[in-house]
Amino acid sequence: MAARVTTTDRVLASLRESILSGEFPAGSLHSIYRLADLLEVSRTPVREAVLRLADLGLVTIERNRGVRIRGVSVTDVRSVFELRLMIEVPAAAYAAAHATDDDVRLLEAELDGMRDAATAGDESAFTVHDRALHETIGAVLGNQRAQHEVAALRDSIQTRGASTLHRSRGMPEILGEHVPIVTAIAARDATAAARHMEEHLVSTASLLMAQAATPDDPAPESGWADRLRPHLYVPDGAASPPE
Amino acid sequence: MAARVTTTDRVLASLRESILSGEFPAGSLHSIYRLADLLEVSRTPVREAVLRLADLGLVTIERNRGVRIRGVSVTDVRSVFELRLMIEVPAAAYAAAHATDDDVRLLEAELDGMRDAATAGDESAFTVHDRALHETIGAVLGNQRAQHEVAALRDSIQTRGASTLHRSRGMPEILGEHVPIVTAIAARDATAAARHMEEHLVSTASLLMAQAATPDDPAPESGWADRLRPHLYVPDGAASPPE
DNA sequence: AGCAGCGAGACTTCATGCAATCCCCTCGTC
DNA sequence: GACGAGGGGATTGCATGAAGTCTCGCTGCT
Repeated sequence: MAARVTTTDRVLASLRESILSGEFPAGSLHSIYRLADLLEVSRTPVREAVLRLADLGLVTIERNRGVRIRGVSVTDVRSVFELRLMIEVPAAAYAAAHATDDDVRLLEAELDGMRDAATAGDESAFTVHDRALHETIGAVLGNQRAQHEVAALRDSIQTRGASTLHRSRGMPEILGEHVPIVTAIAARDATAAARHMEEHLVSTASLLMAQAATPDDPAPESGWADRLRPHLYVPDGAASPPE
Repeated sequence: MAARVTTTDRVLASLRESILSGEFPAGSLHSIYRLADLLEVSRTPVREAVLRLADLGLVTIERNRGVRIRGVSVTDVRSVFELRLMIEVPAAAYAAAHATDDDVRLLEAELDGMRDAATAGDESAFTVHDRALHETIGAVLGNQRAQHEVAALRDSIQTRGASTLHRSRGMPEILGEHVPIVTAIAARDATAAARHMEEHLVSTASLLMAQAATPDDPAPESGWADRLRPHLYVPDGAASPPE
C-alpha cells in the first residue's frame, strides 16, 4: 500500500504550500503554462492539481484568463467556522466524555508543545502543535471523514498570512484559549469542553473576519455566532427556547 | 458567467449518474480506455473526472488495474451519518427558529411532492423531492458550504440501489418521518424539529448500515448513535452529564 | 479626447503519443 | 501436485500537439 507518490501529488502539495504560505498572493493570476514551467513538469499534472484545488475552493479557474488565487471573504470565514463549530464542539464534548488517559496525555503533550513554541517564539512549530491538538481531540471521535473535513476547512481559510498570529493575537493568547479545553477534557467535563471549544472557535473566527473585512464586504456583526449557538450544544440548564 | 459546460463536466456528471444509479455495480473495475470509448471522448477528460470522483470518495484508483467503484461499508455509512447529524440537526433547529412563511410554504410543497410521488409509485420523483426537502431546510441557514458538504455526503453513500427504498422501507414510511420535521418547523418548534430530524437520520442510517453489513464487516450495534447523541443537541432538560 | 472595431496573443481544453509499471497467466522445475 | 519465475498484455501517468475561444491592447474614426 505504499501509494507511490505521483507527479500530480507533488504538484498539488507544492501549489497548496505556495498558496497557504502566501508566496502566491490572493487575487494573483497565474497560467498553467507558467506554473508548469516553474515546477518543471508538463501542463497535465499541473492542470489536474489545479482542478482539485478548485474543488477545494483554494483557487478559481477563469476561462481564458488563468487560475486566480482565491482570497478569503468574510462570508467564507463565517461559513467555514459555522461548520467547524458544528463538528468540533460536539467532538470536544465527546472527547471529554470518552477520552482515555492516553488521549489526555497526548493532548497535554501537544499543549506543552504549544507552550514551548510560544516561549521560543517559533510560530511555525506553534501552528503545527495547534493543529495537532485539534486533530487529537477529533481523533477521539474516530470519524476519519469528519477529521478530513475539518482539515480541509482549516486549509481553505488559512490562505496567506491569514493566521491570527501576527496581526491580532500573540501566541500566549491563543495558548490561553486552548488550555481550558484540555483541562475540561482531562476533568471529563463535557459541558465545559464544549463551551471552551466554542469560545475558542468563535474568537478565532471573529478575528479572521475582522481581518477579511473590507469597506464593501460588510464588517462582521459582533454577535454573529449567536444565531447558531442555541442550536449547537446546550451546556447547562434547559434548552434555550427557539428565539 | 454562463459557465460553459465542458466535456469534463459532462463526463463527471455521466459517471456519477452511472455509479449512483447502479449501472456500474460496486466493486466493478473499469479502465479509462473503456470509459472513454464508451462515452466517445478522449481519455483526458475521463481521467480528470475520475480523479475528482476519487476525491469525492466514490471510486478508488488502483494503479495499473483500473478504477474500482467503491461500495459502502458500515463504517462509511456511520461516518457519513454522524456528520449529517452534526450538520443537519442544528440546521433543522435553526430553520424552525428562523424560517420565513415562504420557507414553510416551500417545505410543504416538497412534502406534497413526496406525497404525490408516493401515491403514484414514482420512486425517482420521490427521491428528488426528498433531497429537495432536506436542501430547503439547509437553505434557511444560508451556509452554502454546509449545503455542499451535505450534498456530497449524501452522494457518497447513495451509491447503487443503496437507497432504503426497495429493501427496507416503502415510500410511505419515509414520508412519515419527514412530516413531523416540517410540522415542527412550521410550528417554529426548534426542539421538536431537531429531535425529528435526528430520529429520521438515525433511522435511515441504521437501515443502510444493516444493508451494508457483511459477516466480517461487523453488524451495526443497535444504539450506535447514542455515543454522539448527548453532545449534539439537548432538546429539553439539563445537558446530560458526561457519562 | 473618447469610443468602437479589429487583430494578435494567450490561455484553456481536448486528443493522442509514449514510456514505465504492475498484474496475471503460463510454463518450467522441484 | 505445488511453487516460483518469466513474459505478455493492459493500464496508468506524463508529455506534447492542435484547435477553439476569450481577452486585451492598438488603431482609426468621430
